[in-house]
Amino acid sequence: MEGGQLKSIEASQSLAERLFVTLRGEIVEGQIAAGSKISEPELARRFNASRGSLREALMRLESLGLLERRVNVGARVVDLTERGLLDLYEVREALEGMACRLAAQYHTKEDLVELRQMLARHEQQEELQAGKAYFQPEGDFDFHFRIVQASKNDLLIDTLCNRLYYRVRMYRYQLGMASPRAQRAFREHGHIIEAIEAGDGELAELLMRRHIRASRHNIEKKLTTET
Amino acid sequence: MEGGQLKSIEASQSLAERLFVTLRGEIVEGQIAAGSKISEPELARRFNASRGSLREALMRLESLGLLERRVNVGARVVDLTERGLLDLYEVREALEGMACRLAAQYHTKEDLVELRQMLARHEQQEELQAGKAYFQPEGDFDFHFRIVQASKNDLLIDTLCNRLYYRVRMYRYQLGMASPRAQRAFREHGHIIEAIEAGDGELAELLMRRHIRASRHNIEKKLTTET
DNA sequence: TTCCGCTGGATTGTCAACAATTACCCGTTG
DNA sequence: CAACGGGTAATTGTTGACAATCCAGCGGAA
Repeated sequence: MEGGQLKSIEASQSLAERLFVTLRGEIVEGQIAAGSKISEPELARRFNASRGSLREALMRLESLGLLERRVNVGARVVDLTERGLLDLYEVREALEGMACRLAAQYHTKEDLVELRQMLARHEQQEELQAGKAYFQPEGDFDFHFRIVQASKNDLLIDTLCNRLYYRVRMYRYQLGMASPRAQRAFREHGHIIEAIEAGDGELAELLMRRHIRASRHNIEKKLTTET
Repeated sequence: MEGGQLKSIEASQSLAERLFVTLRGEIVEGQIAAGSKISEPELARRFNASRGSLREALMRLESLGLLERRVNVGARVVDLTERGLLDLYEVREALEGMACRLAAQYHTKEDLVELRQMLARHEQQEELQAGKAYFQPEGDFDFHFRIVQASKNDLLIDTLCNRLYYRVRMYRYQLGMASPRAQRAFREHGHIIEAIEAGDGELAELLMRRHIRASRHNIEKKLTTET
């Protein structure tokens, strides 16, 4: 139980905020195991913080869906279930599909420039790594992230980028869904950007939904063969 | 500034939870004005609670998207903007469309029974009121609520029923979008249920998305003519 | 042996006081 | 007269202590 390291988070903001960011990272990356119980006194001692500040961080984590709290019982890290992962993909299909439709309509020139630059970077990276690890790094996140930003719908952006994506990352880190769909996913990204550039919202939505559904089916297959 | 009434909320649970529910109601119904600043000491005095418990309630309200908090400045009730309302409808179109698709696939017999009973009740109500006020009461909420429940996707259910719907209700209460689409909306509800019963997820999604988009266009028109 | 109730320990919920930051008011100055 | 700066008051962030609740282990009775 080593001492907490929350110095490098940027010293500004409030203590509760820093605790929140630190704990979020540890939960996403599995340093705090999924399904494990959270002890408020223990964590408070570890970070040299009071229980009050820690509780504030815990409540934010609960609202992110990374913790479950029951009154007079305490908080537990959510556990990762096959069903939860598939549920997540269904919601993403709906929301990111809509994000694409809106992005095709409302994107700015800067959005397109950044999307194309990103795609170019990913292409280099892919050639280097021979289509092996496109999905693991944050590359895939970058793509989906940027698309959502281009939708210009603040509620959609908040829901996906500040809420669901942490859960997505948690599943990826811990269940480690390294996809064999690397090159294919890359090409699909390109087609989605083209549709957005052409202003064809209907096509952009369709392509994104297929893209996500393909990932989902891939995972489904993996899970059924493994178990 | 009358004394707080949080006695009738069910005395169980925790104090912070009761404060949360009470304040949520007052914000949704506009008794606490949209855009107004929240004073922690004042509210704490009003409910005879400590600031700590109140702050917990405020943070839950923030995670619901009903409050905005800035560090060392305080909390404000979100203000209702035309853009925010339209954003909300776009997200609902995506999510409830998916909910219908899933409901068509995973609904139970009990789901269908309840949906049909509800539709029957709404029909009576509509005949009584001569198609005037189908939308105002919670009737429309009941419908959308039950559909989402039938999707069996816990993340989707939580996102819509525990997060977005309070914002929807806030807009309805305060901007008072009494719809002239009463009978038409009612018929659309019927068609959606039929599609779900037939197990046609694609059609159910399509119909729900049209249904919500029609509401959205209706509001858009109203807003442009009024201003 | 198995089930039930009880007691001790620990954990969570709640509170009131302290420290740090911000907002407001007012006098000064260009 | 308007803009800037200092000082005070109020608000927020944080802490440690108190009260209520839950959990584990033990002992007794059927």
